[in-house]
Amino acid sequence: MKPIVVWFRRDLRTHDQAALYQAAKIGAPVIPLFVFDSDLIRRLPSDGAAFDFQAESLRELQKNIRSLGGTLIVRHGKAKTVHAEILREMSPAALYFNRDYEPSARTRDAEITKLYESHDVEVLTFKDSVLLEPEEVLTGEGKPYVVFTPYANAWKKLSKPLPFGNCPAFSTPRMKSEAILSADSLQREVAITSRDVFGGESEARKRWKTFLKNHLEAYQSGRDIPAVDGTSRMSPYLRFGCISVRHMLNDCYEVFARTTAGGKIGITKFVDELIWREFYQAVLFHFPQLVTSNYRKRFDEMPWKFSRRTFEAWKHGRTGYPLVDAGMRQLNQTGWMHNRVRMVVASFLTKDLMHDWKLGAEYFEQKLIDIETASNNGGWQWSAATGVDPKPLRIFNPRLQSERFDPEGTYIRRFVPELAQVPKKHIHAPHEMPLTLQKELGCVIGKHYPAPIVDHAAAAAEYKINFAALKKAE
DNA sequence: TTTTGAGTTGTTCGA
DNA sequence: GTCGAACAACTCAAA
Repeated sequence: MKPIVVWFRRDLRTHDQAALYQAAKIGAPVIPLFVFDSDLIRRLPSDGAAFDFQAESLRELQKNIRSLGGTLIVRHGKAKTVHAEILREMSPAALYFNRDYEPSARTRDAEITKLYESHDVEVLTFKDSVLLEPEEVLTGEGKPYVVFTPYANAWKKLSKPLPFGNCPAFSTPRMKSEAILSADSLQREVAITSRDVFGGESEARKRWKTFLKNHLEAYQSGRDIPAVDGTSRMSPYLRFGCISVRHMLNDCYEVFARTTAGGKIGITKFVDELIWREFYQAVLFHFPQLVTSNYRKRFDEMPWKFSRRTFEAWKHGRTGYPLVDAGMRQLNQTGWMHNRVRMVVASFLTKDLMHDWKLGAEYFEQKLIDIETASNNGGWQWSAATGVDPKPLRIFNPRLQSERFDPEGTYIRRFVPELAQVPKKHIHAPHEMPLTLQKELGCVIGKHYPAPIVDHAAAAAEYKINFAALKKAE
């Protein structure tokens, strides 16, 4: 029997993996293929945490495929070149892969599909990374939703998670392949120093079980406090497909059926987050130009500022606003940032510093371990008010956010050690400490910790004026 | 076609 | 310090 090529991309698991399951079920030999795409290396830089996370996930995938009887084939190069080699060497019966809705991925997939079809090889694609695809959730008029709530309502009516279950065993034909997943070939110097989330299917399941047991039902209140481990931290696993979203939703519905009213609220809130993920994927699918442009055209005329000094201060957590600085340092050190703080730093960059959201989105692309273009873009456009949410002018007050969501300053002290000794009273605005206290604590503002680089009230007022001018210009 | 109700995550003010 | 109301705001989706 001719083999079936299963092309792995962002579905690095063997459990409940649509394309792999369907191929293995047939009983033909399977070539599980992963390509380190040289065109994508730029987008997933090899000195970033996401790249390491992917490598860890691949290592486990290799192990799990072996236990099913097969061998993971890993190759380097342009996707098209690698697939042309596979076609030549193995003359496969078919190519199977799971659909990816990101604009650049769709372009690539169309090209590869054409290549196989030009060799008369069948190409089958599957729904796998979402419960409902962009074209499955549309308004009464058949148009894409651009507001979350009606989208979520429609989604909830349509959705039914149906996992495939365990993958049947299969074999992989002998072929020449580079043995590249040896530990040392992936050992590199990385900037991220204290990552605490590691790739792979078993890690994903472990973390999910812990969240399910300890945090899901309290999600409503726990998720907003950055000092507390109340969020699921499943985003990188979803990004690389170390866990199936069908599987997660099934578990949620199961717990929902037997929990208290309060628990039900937490679960609903968490399921909403999974819907947000699919909403933003759908938005980007229908409006691919959003990767580089504003959804609200009005903002094309926004007089964004740029200052290297200011932007560097934001990037490295030296703005003089403790919660902003803590967030940016968490990102730089761990490759992850709490969602509440992502909103705070994004609002700060776009409203207080008046910098274009694209600069912030780009920096997140470099640093985040869970980087997902659709969610990142959606989040930044939401923060900048340029996106699909119709409510404009949501200016976060960084000090108020700090007082509200990190009242004791626990999170701030964890990531901004120079403020570790600052008492609760001053932790949200250390520049207001009397000079004698600053000296006593060894935390002199302007010396050990920066004074605020911008006045929030003045910046907010300026932003409002600019926004009003945009409206008038129309 | 027009109208109506509602919108992830806010902030400020004054009691 | 806490709380509710006012603020400012305009687009979208469905009736």
